Amino acid sequence: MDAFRAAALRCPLPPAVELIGEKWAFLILRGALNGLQHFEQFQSGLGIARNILSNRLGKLVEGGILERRADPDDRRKVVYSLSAKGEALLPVVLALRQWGEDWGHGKQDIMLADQRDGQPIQRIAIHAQDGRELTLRELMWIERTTGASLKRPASA
Amino acid sequence: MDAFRAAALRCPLPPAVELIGEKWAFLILRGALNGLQHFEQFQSGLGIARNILSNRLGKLVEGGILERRADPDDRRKVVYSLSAKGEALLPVVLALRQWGEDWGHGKQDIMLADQRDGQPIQRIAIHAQDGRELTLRELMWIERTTGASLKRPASA
DNA sequence: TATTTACGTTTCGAGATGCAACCTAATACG
DNA sequence: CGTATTAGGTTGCATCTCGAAACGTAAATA
Repeated sequence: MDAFRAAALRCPLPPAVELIGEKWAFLILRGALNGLQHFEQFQSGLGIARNILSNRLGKLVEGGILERRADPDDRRKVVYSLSAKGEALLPVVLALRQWGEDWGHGKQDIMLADQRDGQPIQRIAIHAQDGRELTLRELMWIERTTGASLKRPASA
Repeated sequence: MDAFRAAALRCPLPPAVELIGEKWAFLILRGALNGLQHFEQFQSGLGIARNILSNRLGKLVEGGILERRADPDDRRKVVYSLSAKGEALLPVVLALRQWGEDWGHGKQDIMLADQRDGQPIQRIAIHAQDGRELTLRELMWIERTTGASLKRPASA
């Protein structure tokens, strides 16, 4: 009756956390999402130590989140840009940012909007198929193949 | 023309990352979302060192993410439970889990579903007001108060 | 009373981190 | 051309954090 919990804990989070679940990786990622591209930009923008930045950028490249190429216009420069895998982390970063705003870590005077009409984006949330917003207590685990119900989370 | 970037980088992420942007904090959080409550459960479930676990639980409590009370049934035991602030991190954890599944860190054989009808939840994504799913390149920054457009992210 | 259980704390060695200085190649300046 | 500057690192060193195992303490159990 507790095998579900073992399965829930054996989820794909640990490898993901290994890559980006870390102070600097997260902030580097945010920088990249905001258009930072060069070593010096990250260094001065984030105030990270140079050796650590070098190390982290290397790991993010190795992990397929950033891509590293020489700048064709200035061959001293290196361009770090997000891969598709890196861009796919946008919801994670935005969800955390939203949480930070919600819980008093500082509301910002700028927000993200749809380029098409300039309207702010929707809040990030858990949605049911019918569009209802779901909380933790309205969720349950099911088996992917059979759809068999297992147990609901956070229930002792 | 680059003040927007300074603003984007001065967002509420750093304090949030300070609290949960760290290997163990994230995994402890996942454990709590899956119903873990006691010290020994976290310790054996996550394989974390006892001193570090003690330290992290303390910080999460201090940060208002977990609440710590004595177990009324057994006063040796301590119950760590999620506060509202902690539960609000569910979208972050799920978004990261989803990313891990998408990018080859291991598809899981269980998934979250709506308790009401047993249907799997929707993917977590960035949505425009009209419901369209948005990518990084379809986004722009606007000023919260005026709605004035600033610049789009990740555009050099 | 003696033992076990739950939740830590302490100690200690190994690895990560921050800071400052140094290095190398490519541009820019005179 | 020769010198200075810039970009992207690397190296050394002190500090901090981590994991593993032993120890401490209060509450439950026998």
